[in-house]
Amino acid sequence: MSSDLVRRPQRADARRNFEALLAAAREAFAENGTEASLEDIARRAGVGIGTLYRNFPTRDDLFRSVYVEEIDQLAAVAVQVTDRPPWEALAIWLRRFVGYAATKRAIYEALNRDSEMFRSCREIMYAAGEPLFVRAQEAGAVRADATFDDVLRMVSGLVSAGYVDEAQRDRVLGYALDGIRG
Amino acid sequence: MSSDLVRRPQRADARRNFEALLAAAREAFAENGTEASLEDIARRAGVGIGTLYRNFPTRDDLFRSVYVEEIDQLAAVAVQVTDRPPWEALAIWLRRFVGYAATKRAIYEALNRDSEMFRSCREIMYAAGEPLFVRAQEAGAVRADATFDDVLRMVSGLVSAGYVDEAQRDRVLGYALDGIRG
DNA sequence: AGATTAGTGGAGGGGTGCCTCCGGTTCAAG
DNA sequence: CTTGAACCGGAGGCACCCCTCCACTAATCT
Repeated sequence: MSSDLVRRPQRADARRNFEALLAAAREAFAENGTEASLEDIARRAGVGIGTLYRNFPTRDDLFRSVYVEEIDQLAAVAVQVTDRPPWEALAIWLRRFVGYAATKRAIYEALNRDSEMFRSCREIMYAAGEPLFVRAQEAGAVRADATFDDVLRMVSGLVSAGYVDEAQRDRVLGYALDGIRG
Repeated sequence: MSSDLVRRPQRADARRNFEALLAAAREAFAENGTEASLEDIARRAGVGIGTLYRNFPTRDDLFRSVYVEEIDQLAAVAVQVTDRPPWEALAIWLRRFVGYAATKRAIYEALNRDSEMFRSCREIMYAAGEPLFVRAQEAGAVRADATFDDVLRMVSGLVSAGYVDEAQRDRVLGYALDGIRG
């Protein structure tokens, strides 16, 4: 499991700071996307900027630590739904995909930017979702001319748009999903 | 026509600079969204930052001058398609809407932010597109549970996502439009 | 050509962010 | 309790951006 990659420091105080930074970063990234100010993150965590840099030498290190977990959970969901009917399984996963996008902006950027970390996140997502998609498509539940990449980009675009309220977002997502049914 | 609101300076050199700034801004906004650096725009235009500020006291003034025209054209298209069948008219307009989003990021932001200018752009778009939508819906070509706002947000989200190529964007837009058919 | 002003541009003050470096602090092992 | 290693925090150098202000330049008028 990729979360193993998130190494925690040894000393008690160091560990505390590490966790605080992680929490602060989660917040900041959700609010401002990948571009959130590192100094702001350090401030939120009540920690010096130096401490941030020691734990996470690059912005990517920090981002990765924050999101690897959520992406992993997305992969876990994919496994859990395999016993559902093909279309339902895919729909559940896609809606979950949207749900995790409290990290919205970040995941949206992840699909489109190019970097070591983004690539690996993308790979995990694809590995998790594509089988569901293929199964649904083979069962005739998804139109034959669509690709998984199409669908993921479509959904990620929808997610990162702004809506009046949650209900509207759900409604719109519903239209789009109807559009890819076979 | 709102373009009348864009007053031009009188002196020949001033006029030249004004146009250069407009062109530079169009470029910069398309590349970096509404947040493009004003100093960069002045540089691109080969003009001092002071000149930029005299012509466009606020970022909004500049943005408005750049985009009002495109939005107006969108309104014009809405008029031109009124003699087509309801669904076709709407689809053409929506695809045109996407096309103008060379200004993508900007229009996307326009739907979601709040400011004097954004509001007025939004109003013009709604005034142009909503009648088409209502007509299509009354003709039964669009599902009854969708609103024009839903559709516009859906499309704008799709537009601002990243795609491998134009073909993919068109394909995805096609799925989404299928999803709102009645 | 000379006067008149509209128009110019960039220096400068204030702000924020990135990242490095290192003197000082604190944990925890003995 | 002592002490060395681990860890801390923020000052400081650099870069970029915003916006104002005003001495200067040159287009236009006569």
